[in-house]
Amino acid sequence: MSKELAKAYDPHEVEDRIYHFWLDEKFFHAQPHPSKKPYTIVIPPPNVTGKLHMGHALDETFQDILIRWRRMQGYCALWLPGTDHASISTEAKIVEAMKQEGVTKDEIGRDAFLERAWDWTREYGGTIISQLKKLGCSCDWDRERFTLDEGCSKAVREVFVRLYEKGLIYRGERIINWCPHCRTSLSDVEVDFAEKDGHFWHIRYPLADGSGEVELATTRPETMLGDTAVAVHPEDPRYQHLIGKMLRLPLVGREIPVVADTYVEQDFGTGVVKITPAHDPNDFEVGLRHNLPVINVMDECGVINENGGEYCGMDRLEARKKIVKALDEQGYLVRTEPIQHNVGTCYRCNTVVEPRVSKQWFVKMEPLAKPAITCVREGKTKFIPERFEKIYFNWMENIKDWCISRQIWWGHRIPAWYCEHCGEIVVARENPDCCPKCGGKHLHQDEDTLDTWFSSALWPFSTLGWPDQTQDLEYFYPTNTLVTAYDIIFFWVARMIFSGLAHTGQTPFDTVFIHGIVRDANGIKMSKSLGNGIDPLQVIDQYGADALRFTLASGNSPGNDTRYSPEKVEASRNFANKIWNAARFILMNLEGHTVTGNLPATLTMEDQWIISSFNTVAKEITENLEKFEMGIAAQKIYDFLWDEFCDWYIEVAKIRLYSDNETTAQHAREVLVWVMTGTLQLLHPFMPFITEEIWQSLPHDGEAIMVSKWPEFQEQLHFPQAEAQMHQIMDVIRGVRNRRAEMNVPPSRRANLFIATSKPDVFQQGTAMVAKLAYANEVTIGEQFEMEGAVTIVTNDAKVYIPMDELVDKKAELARLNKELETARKQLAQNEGKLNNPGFLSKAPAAVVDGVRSDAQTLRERIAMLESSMQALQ
RNA sequence: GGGAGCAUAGCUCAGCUGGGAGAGCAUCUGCCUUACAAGCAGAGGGUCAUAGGUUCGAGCCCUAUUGUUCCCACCA
Repeated sequence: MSKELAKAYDPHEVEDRIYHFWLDEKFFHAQPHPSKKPYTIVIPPPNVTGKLHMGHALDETFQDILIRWRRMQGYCALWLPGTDHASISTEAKIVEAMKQEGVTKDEIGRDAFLERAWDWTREYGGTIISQLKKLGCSCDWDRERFTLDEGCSKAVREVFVRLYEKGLIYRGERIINWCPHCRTSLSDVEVDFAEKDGHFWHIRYPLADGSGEVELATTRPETMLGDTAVAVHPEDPRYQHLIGKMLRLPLVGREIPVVADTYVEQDFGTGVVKITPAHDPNDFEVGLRHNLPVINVMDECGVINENGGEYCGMDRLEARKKIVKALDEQGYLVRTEPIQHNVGTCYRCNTVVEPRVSKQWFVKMEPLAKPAITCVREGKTKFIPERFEKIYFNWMENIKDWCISRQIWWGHRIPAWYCEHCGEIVVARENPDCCPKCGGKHLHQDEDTLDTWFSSALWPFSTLGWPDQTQDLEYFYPTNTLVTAYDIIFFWVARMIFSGLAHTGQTPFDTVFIHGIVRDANGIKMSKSLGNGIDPLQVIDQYGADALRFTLASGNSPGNDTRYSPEKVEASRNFANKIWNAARFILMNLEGHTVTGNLPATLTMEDQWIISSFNTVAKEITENLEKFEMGIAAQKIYDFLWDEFCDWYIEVAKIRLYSDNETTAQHAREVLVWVMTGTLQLLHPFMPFITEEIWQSLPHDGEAIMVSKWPEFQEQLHFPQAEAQMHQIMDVIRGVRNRRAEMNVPPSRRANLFIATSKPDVFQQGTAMVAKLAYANEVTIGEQFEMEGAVTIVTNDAKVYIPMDELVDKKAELARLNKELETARKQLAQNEGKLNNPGFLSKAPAAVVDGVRSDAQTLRERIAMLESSMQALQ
């Protein structure tokens, strides 16, 4: 980089080169190190065939910030990357692709299908990994894992067998959520509920003996084919006479009983409920209590089966129409009422799910949930923000058994075999070749695979070698921070916690950092179906990865959603450009000089001020990062770099750089390099590419900024006096600029300044600064001046005169001074009010009281100066 | 039905354990001042949703209300 380089920063050329440099130097690789403390993050594994979206970009940015920061702090920082096989959605994509070719799963069979799936994974997998690299993620790629790889599969099987042996995994006929499109069962968390328009069909069911009828209502009339009872509340006076009687099911003709169950709400509808144990979770429970038969009327595609009589072979919705029509024609339909109701849909394909009884594998949750609750209660795992713990507890405390079997092929096949001879179920770590009970040779493995989340639940330790006691596991586990959005607390975070506790005896991470989701400029959640998603790769291409990262990290607070807008990225891009130009300026001024980057022995007031200010910022940013306040940290470094360093210090440093005094010029160069270097370090976790690129061009020790030492607060670099003095001078400069702007004086028109102050020594040091930045010819410092017809500016510490007779409009000047005077008086009155308040004096902390007192004094002096100025004018 | 978040400048949002309201963008004015016009210097703009309360002191804590977003449960 040299001064010939473009005025504007161009990330294209820089980012790939820098990333390869880091890779080549193996800076991302973490090796257990006896003298270093580990800091570990495991990545929430994105879908292997997925593409990077803004949600990922946000999540990975936070993780990379934390990892890079801890690495610079000297931790052995491991960010463990990998991908998830995403059973349902990947399988759906492959099935869809096969459909284009006119082939179905069943036609090609399981083995051929899995071969295709692996080909698919090899072809489309890896895209997301290369996209993470584009974003600058400093993952240890040597440790990249996949939930279906050998190690993860071993862990999955070990966990399944262990839980089975403990009796925590069982197989049974239960009512589960079924997606007719994906043709698989779903767990409770995989069902999304959505308000949909529907109908409430009121139907008459006649008594079998012809002595009357009951009216009930349903939203799913087709399920009546599987009705095996009708229920009323046991205390409902309207229906006492019906309890125990038999009804004749319309269209079907089956006789079904009227049962009494407290599940029925008397006030809802007619107070009569049809009971379909095979297709409704509540009805299933009622059925169990009353020993009702379970008649399944739907197959895995949502088509009415042979139990549906004449409706057999019809799709559920088609059957619904026909049934309503038939009921109407036969006089059973009372009326049809339009309603809005919550309907469960598949979280992958949005198809309306059908509750359905089938044989599935379940994890018994209660014994696993207990320690997971305790763990968070005791603070062994903390959620940030804390309020998410409530959500977690609420779910864990009301947890139901977890349906883990899926009727799809892409995933970990359930390690259970059935003996065809004696019916024994064998659950084993190694594939058995004969039945341990009867010795029979004919075993067939369960056709189902496991819920994707079963393997991701093990991710924090399966990726480190578990169940083997590896050195990695020993060193890096438990991990430190888990970073994710609030929408997968149930799917993933909760399950990792109980799995970690159950299988490793330790919580998998000490902190769960929860962030929000990315919305579009209108506040709508970005989604594929809405098409309002913005491709992070396009943004990177247009503005650079640093700009995108900074955009996502700033203006964002823990747990809250964030809106994406191009304007924000532009602002970040401009910030990158600002840094680039500051660096360009410094480098230009280093040419022909040897600069060490160490602080000179003697520091001027402005040097002390910027160093001290940097020192404080470094401390604050470290504290912010410790509290996961990435947004605040980003804002602080932005303000420091732009407002303090560029707008003030660089401008002021020019005085020495362009002077004839080589010694002071050299001092300025050293301080510029020192502060710039430190600032780049603070910024590095947020904007890794540009900071590395500039750092490499500046005088530096070490190989790379990404492995340099994080700046720490140093007491000997704290100069409060210089900071205060500098602010006094800045006040004067701002005051003069302000007045000149109001009077439309162009910068080219220089004027003489007279500064009356009780602190002449301070302003003496600042004359050159005032002259340069307040466009003055000559600056004269004194205790007092007799000036007539001059513009006056009053600050807290000085009164400045600008003799510009011809520009002075006495009336306007008086009005302005009077306005300032009123403001000052108002403020003083407020302060004095406090100082006259005994409650304030006795209860407020001393520091606050002192502050108010000294403010009052400053205001009194300011008022005096303003009054004398007005008098002089009059 | 249960629970949570949010409500601050025209817009998007910060504001940590209570101690004189901030940023970016937008608007207006003036500047190509040899790092940067993706820039510089300045300006305007806020009853911090409403009503009470606690406190010497409330954007911040408490209560209620309104609006809004979301989560959980689920209405047959």
